[in-house]
Amino acid sequence: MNFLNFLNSKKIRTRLAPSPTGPLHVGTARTALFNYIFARQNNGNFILRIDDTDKERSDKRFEEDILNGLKWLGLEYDKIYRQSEREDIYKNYLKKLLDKKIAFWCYHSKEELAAEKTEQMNKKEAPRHVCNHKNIKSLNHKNKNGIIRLGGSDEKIKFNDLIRGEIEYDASLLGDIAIAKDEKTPLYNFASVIDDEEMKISHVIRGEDHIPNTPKQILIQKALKIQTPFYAHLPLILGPDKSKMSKRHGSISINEYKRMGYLAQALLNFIILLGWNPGNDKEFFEKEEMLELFSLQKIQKGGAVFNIEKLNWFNREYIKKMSMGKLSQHTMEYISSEWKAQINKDKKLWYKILELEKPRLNVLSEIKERVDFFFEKPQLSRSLLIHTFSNTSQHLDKTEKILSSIDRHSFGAENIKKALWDYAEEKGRGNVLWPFRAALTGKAKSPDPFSVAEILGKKETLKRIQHAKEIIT
RNA sequence: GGCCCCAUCGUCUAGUGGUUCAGGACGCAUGGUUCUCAUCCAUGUAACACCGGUUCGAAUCCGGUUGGGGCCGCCA
Repeated sequence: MNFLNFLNSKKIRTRLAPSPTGPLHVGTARTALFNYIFARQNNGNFILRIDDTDKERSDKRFEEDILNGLKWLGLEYDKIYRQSEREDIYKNYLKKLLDKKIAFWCYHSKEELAAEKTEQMNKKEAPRHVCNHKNIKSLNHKNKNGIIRLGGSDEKIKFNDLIRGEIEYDASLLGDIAIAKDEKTPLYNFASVIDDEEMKISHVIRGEDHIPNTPKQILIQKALKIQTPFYAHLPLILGPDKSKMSKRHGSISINEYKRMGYLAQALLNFIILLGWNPGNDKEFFEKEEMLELFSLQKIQKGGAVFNIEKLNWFNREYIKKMSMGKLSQHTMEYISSEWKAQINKDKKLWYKILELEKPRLNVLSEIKERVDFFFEKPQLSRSLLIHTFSNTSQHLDKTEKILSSIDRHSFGAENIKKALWDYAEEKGRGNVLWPFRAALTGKAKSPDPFSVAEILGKKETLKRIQHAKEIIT
């Protein structure tokens, strides 16, 4: 082995192996993140492998969803493979095993297998299939309905998990494991082992739910005489009831979060902290900092509950940190073309509005319902305008008079406030300011009336106050 | 049922035998800042599952109990 080969054999390669049977979910996204970071940190490669051996359930649309999601999150992979395009490779390995009689055809029906399992469980035994077809000589299996299994073993399988330490399984409890439906159709564990070998994967970083697959895969590796990679099994992301996060928790796809107006960086930041921390109080991480600080050793062993409140907090914080240019560009995606037309007439309008709304947004999509009153006449109601105060119409009258006296060109928030303040102090701030604000926005919650009035302009502000007066009388 | 994994505030977690009657963050509560909401600030709330051992000393090490989770497919 020359030096270059030696180096190459030590090269770090990780992979994400989603099956395109559903959209990209948070769990998969986090696995992707950890694999991505680990590879990048070590100058290695991050490979995307689409595990689409199940033709029935795989769907190109899901593959696209996964690709789009990863792209949005900024987790670029170095290479992509599809298992559906690698049948010949699996076939070769399978033939080798079959020829050596390490693997064999099993003709038991699903019903027989199910009955066997039930019986074993009733007898409090480990459910497994030890097949008595191992030595059947029939070569005409083509006209029978069989699958290919790997002859079992009774050794103890040990492996060293990078996160959990040594894990031991009794292989005899596994039985003869199914490795392929037929020569052309490998099953998950088999295809996975071969690809990890062929793609020279050095570290398999995946969810804890794969721990029970690991001894099976090691058995296959032994049969094939190929090397076992390093394994690191990540704790699961849990729903509020502490069970594995799934659709029933309302778990939505990454692209759905995108649509709702979560920021990729906020999501990544939240997700990386689910089961990992840098060992100190730091919570905000730019991507570069993630690459710098992440380590497998600091990964937690227990599962982590997905807490949407904290995600929202991260998102709020990242929105606050966002540049106005970016915020403007991203929020534009959520508003109607009529509004956009108005913004095009007055380029500064959207920036002014955003300046006010920036600290209020949880997710970008909220922008629409928050700022409608800048573009459309608000729906006013007596009860909203009057709130708990009396003399509302006099206050509105006076407010109107004071505002009228301000010059159109100096109709700015500061001036408006200055002009109105003494009166508001005298009558009670709330008494004067609440109806003023409600008249402009039609909302119980909104930014302050001075800033809103400035953006609306003198003419529109007075119009709305007049309208409010009509409604109370 | 079998096997495997796990166990600090409601949630995410710091903590690797003593400096911790356990620190941070989210959430929640209270108060403050020019009406409301949000921001911002201050304060508060709340946890080492249990029982044994080891040790001068245990959240930290060991054993057990309990609890939770994962897997047990001709899915991945």
